[in-house]
Amino acid sequence: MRLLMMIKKYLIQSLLDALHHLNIQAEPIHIAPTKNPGFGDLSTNLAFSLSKKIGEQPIDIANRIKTHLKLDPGLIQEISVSEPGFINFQISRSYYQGLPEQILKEGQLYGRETEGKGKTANVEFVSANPTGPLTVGHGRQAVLGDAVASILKWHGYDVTREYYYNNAGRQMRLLRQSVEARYFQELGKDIPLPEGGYKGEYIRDIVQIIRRKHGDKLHADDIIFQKEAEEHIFNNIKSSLEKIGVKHDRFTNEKMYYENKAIDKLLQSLKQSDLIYESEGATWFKTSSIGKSQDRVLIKSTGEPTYRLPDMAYHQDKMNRGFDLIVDIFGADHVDTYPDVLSCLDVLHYDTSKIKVLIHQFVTLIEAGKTVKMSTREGQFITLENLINETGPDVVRYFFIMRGMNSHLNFDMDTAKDQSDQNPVYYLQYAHARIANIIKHGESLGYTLNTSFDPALLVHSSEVDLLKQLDLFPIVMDTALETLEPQGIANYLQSLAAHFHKFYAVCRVITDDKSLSQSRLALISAVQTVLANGLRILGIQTPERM
RNA sequence: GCCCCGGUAGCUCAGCUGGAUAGAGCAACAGCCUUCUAAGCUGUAGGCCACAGGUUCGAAUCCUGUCCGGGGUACCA
Repeated sequence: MRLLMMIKKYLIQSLLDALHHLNIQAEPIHIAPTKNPGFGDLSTNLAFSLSKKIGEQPIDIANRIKTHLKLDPGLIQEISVSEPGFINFQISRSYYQGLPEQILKEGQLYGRETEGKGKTANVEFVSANPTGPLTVGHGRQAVLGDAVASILKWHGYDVTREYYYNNAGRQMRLLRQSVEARYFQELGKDIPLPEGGYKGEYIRDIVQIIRRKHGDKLHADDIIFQKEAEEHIFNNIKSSLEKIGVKHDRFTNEKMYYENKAIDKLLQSLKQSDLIYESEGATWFKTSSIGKSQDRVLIKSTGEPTYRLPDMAYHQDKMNRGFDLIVDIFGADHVDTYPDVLSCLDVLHYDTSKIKVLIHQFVTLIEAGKTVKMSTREGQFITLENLINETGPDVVRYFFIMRGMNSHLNFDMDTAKDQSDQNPVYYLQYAHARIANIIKHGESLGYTLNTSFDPALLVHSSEVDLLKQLDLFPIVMDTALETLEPQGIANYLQSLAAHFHKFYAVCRVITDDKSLSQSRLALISAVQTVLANGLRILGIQTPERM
C-alpha cells in the first residue's frame, strides 16, 4: 500500500478514536488534499457533518476534536483548525523528503499499481473504414485510444489494440463505384460519380495506380477496383498511424463473421429469445421490448445486413475471446448505436459490465475563421498526415490528450501551425531536457547521482513543493485507470514541469556545496523519472536536449 | 419533438464523485540571462463560472427549467 494511503487510514482511525473519547457517534470520514498549502496538506470536513447531528457550531466541534487527537509528530507535523470548521493536517517534511529515494529505487515502476496483473484487455479504436485517408478527427481517436491502452498496460493489463472495420457494406461499394467512375472518366467516357460517391482527390490517385498496374482495359465491376482501392487506402491509414506512433496488434474485419457463420448463428440465438421479427421485408431487432425507444433493422429489405449486425457478432467474438476488460472508443456519432450492441449481448447473457464505452466528441475544423464540415465523401477534410507533417507527432498527440474527450474540439489549422513551436508539450519536454543537461553538467564536474545523499537538506519551499508534486503521481495514475481518461496525466505533468521550472529559477543544483548538490541531484533525477514515466504513457518523446 | 455532449478571462481550454481567495497557455503591459538550456522565471491587467430557481453549513461542481452551440434520432457507417 502507498504511504499516503496509510497516512489517510491512520488519520481516519485517529479521528475515530477522538470521536470515541468525546462520546460522539462515528461518521464516515473523508480526508481530502487541500488546494491551498496555507491549510496544510490534508483536511477533513468531519465537523460539518457532525454539526447538525449534535447541534453545535462546526468550528467548536473541530476544536474539541483537535484537542483529543493524538498523532505521531513524526508523521503529522501540525494540526490546525480553520474557519468555518476544517481540521487540517500538515504531513511532516521527512515524509516528503523520503520520496526521491523511493522513486529512484522504483524507477519506471514508480506509481504503478498491479491491479491489472494477469488480466487481459482489448481496446478498440480508430476503426475507420477504408474509404479515405484518416482525418484530424480520426487522429483524436487514435491518440486517445493509444493512450488509454497504455494506461491499462501500465497497470499490468495484457492489452490488445484492435482495429475493426467494415469492408463488405454499402460504403465500400460506393468507394468501388467512385473509383470506377473516375477511371472511365479519365478514359474519356462520360460516367458520373454515383450518388453519395467519394469526391476526394485521393480517388484519382488510386485510379493512377490502377492504370499503371492494370492498364486501361478493365471492365466495369472488375474486382480490382475495390481491391486496389482498399489496399491503397489501408496502407495510407497505417502509415498515418505509424507516424503518430500508433500501432494496432490486430485488424479485424466484418467479412470473417459472414464467412465463419457467426452472424447466422447470432441471428438464430436472437430468434430463440423471441426478439426478432420480419416486417416490410426487413428483419428487425425488437429493442422496444427491452426498454428502448424504437426497434432497429438488422437486415434490410435488400437482404443486406445493416452495420449493427456484424458489429454485434464482432462484440460477441470479443467477449468469447475472454478479455477481462473491453474498451470501445467511439465518436459521438455512435452514441445511439452502441446500446443496441450491448442489448444484444445482454440478451445472450454476456456480462456487459466488462465493456467500457468511451465516447469522444467531434473535432470541428476551422479554416480562415470559418467552420468547415468535414466529410470524407465530399472530399472535404484535413488529413491527419497533413497535420503531423505540419506540427510533428508529439504536438499532435499532446494536443488531443490535453483536452477532455467529451468536449467539442475547435481545431484551427492556422493556430495549430502558429502555435506548434509554443505548444505546451515543449514545456514538459524542456523540463526533461533541462534536467538531463544539469545531470550532464554535474558529471563534468565530478558529481554523480549517489544513493547516499541527505534528503533532510531539501528544505527550500520550492523543493518541498516539488516533492509534494512527486507524491501525486501514483494518485493521478490510479484516477487514470478508473476513468480511462488520459487528460488528467497531461494536466499533472504540466503542473509537475511548472514546479520544476520554478525550482530551477531559484535553486541551483550543482554548487560548491557538495552534499546539497547531491541531494538536489537526487531530487531532479526523481522529477525526471516521473516526467518520463508520464510522457511515455502518453506516447510522447523524452528528449535529452532541445 | 426526443436523446447525448458542451457553454468558465479577449481566444483555446483546465478545474466538475460539493469545500476555504476559480487556474493555465496564447494575446496585452512591466521586469529578470558574467552562474546547470530565457522553449524558462517574476509581476500587472483581465471573471455576476450562459441565465433563473432549488438542495446544502457550503455550489463553477449536484437537481429542475430556460437560452445558445455541436452531435444523434437512417432499411448510411
